[in-house]
Amino acid sequence: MNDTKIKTMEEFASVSGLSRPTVSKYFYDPSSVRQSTRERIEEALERYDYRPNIYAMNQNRRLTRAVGIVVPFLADPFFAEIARNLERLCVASGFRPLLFSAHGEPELEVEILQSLLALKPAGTLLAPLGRRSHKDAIARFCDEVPTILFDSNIDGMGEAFVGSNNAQSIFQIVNHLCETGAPPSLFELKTPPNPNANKRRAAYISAMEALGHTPQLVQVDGEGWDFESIGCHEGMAAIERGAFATDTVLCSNDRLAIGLLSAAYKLGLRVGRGENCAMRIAGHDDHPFSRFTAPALTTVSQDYEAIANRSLDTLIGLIAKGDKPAERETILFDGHLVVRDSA
Amino acid sequence: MNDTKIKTMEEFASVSGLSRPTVSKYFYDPSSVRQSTRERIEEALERYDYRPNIYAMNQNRRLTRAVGIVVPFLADPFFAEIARNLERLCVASGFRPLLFSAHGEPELEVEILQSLLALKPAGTLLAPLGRRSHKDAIARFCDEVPTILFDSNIDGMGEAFVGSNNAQSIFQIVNHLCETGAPPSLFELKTPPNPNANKRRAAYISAMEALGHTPQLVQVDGEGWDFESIGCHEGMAAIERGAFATDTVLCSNDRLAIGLLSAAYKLGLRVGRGENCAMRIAGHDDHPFSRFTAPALTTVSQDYEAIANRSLDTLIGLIAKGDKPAERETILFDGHLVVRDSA
DNA sequence: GTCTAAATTTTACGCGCGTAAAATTTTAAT
DNA sequence: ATTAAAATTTTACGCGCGTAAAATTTAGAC
Repeated sequence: MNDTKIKTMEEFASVSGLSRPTVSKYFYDPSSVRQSTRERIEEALERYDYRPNIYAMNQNRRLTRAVGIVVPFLADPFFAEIARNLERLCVASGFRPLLFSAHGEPELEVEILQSLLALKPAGTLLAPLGRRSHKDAIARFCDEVPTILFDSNIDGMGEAFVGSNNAQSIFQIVNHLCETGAPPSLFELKTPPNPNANKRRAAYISAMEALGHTPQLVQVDGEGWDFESIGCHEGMAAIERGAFATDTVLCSNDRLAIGLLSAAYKLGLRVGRGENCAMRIAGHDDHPFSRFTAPALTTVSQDYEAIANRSLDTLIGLIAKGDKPAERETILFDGHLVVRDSA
Repeated sequence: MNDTKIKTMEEFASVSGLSRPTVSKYFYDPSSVRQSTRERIEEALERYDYRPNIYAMNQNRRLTRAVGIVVPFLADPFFAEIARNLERLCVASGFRPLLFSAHGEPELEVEILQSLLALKPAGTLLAPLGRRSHKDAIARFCDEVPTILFDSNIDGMGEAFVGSNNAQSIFQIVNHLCETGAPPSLFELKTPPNPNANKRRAAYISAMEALGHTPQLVQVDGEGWDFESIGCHEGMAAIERGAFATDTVLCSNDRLAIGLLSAAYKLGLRVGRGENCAMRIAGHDDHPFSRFTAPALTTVSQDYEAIANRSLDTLIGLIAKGDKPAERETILFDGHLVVRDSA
């Protein structure tokens, strides 16, 4: 490899013996230039390892190949994992993913969308914060950029929503718990940040009623995304004051369940299905760490891969068509029961 | 707020009754324009909520205020947490953080550095993958952009390294374990991706020798970043074949420990310091989830905050001075023992 | 070999903004 | 009021690249 540094497309075109626009065409679509030209460019590429400046590219392109990915809280392994999947799929489809996390802060979410606008992404996959999101800012963004919402729905925003079928998944786990022991209480936050929690509560109530049981909600205080901590502290308090009607608790998500598991351990309560167990604890999501808790957490998996795949596919379809679809689609994937040792 | 959309600085300058360069000056430093001018701009800002295109800004600025943050694996809550801290600090210091994860893939790491180059960041905070990093690509990047390495050191690269004092922290935990029970074996990967593991092994060996014990290494196979899974499977096998010389195991990091904890539970071995416990397990890092394992994990904390603070401070100092420092600094922070229930 | 149509490349200008140097305005002192 | 110095604004050009329209080359038919 030659050591003279090529910094601009102009320079690169010059050492390739071509004009810059020809080289530009090549980078947008290598098959759009003559075969002999292509070979010359690729030969030069070997020698100089030049790469175009993507931000300058996006500046003036009709259709960029950048895709924004915005998640509410990246320190949550669930979102880290789904983001990783989305990034991988984007690259595989020839797009360039740009990942952002709102870190649980609505203002940062707005900030991110603003700066994303400057990048002129071909489209965006957005998992909004939820209840605390600045709806108008999101609406304005969706106006400018083809956007698919995932994980957390906000009515009417974006071209489509892809998420989990909470009604189905909650019924699965409630049914499992009822069949194998006492009917569960639902352990959740009083004011959950994420709208899925509300869907899950509703689903829990109707599942319990359908199965002939009385729903028991145990709602605790807590703000933010520190679910394990809330689950542990508030869960311990709830256990101690006898807030759970039976020995079985369904947590609104796995992170709360991990916290509750920790509380139960500290209280000397053995968790599991066995004879000598004092409690059964189940979660929802099949969080990456749930299989490594002690005992391993019984939960309902969200179909990460399907959600990631479908979100991106829908977005790519949208980008290809070029115009907004007639109506907003809502795509929900069923979860499936993951029976481990905790319930 | 007026509803006519202002998209460019030209338009915004026009509605403010000023020239674009004046507005440009304002956005770089609001105090650099006359007070009356500033008021006019800020008034117009209220009415139109225009925001400059950051990527176009970075295109031609001498000194941008963008700071790259590159971590090896964002789905690891340790890095997610440190990245979150760094982002927060950047914003507080008036910089704009740009976060990237290599997702454990050396090629992606190179890719990220390449595209970061296009952004012309004022500086970069880089936690490299380690052993599998493409050293030459990183060296080339550090040539162009003021870079601070953190977490994982690669000799001679970047202007400075900020990390943990593994020798000190490992001695702390080894000493604690020896004082309170049997001397520990070290549970680790045969070929760890991260150079810290090597430092920790060396530190373990000399700590054990200093305390008059014979080091016992239990090295297992496993590639990638799926530490809990490796810890669980390989840990179970190791326990079953009696690989651990005593009842006490020090894991090279908390994620391995979480896996080993899970293996012990599955084998029906009670973990902890009590009389009726079969094993003691300790980790290293004070991973965000370690306080919620059952039992809660005894570990040595890395000083996240100090590392984040110092990394950014050093970088900002570097940026302010404008030139490369005479010599590469290595800054190590002591860890401190976090005694919980597992050991 | 000539000519036309198709494919490809080049010319010329634009994207949204930064910045040096020139032009203007303001300030302060007389 | 006058004037020089200081502060501010404007002019003019550049950053790295995209893209329509014009110019050129190539392919195919005769």
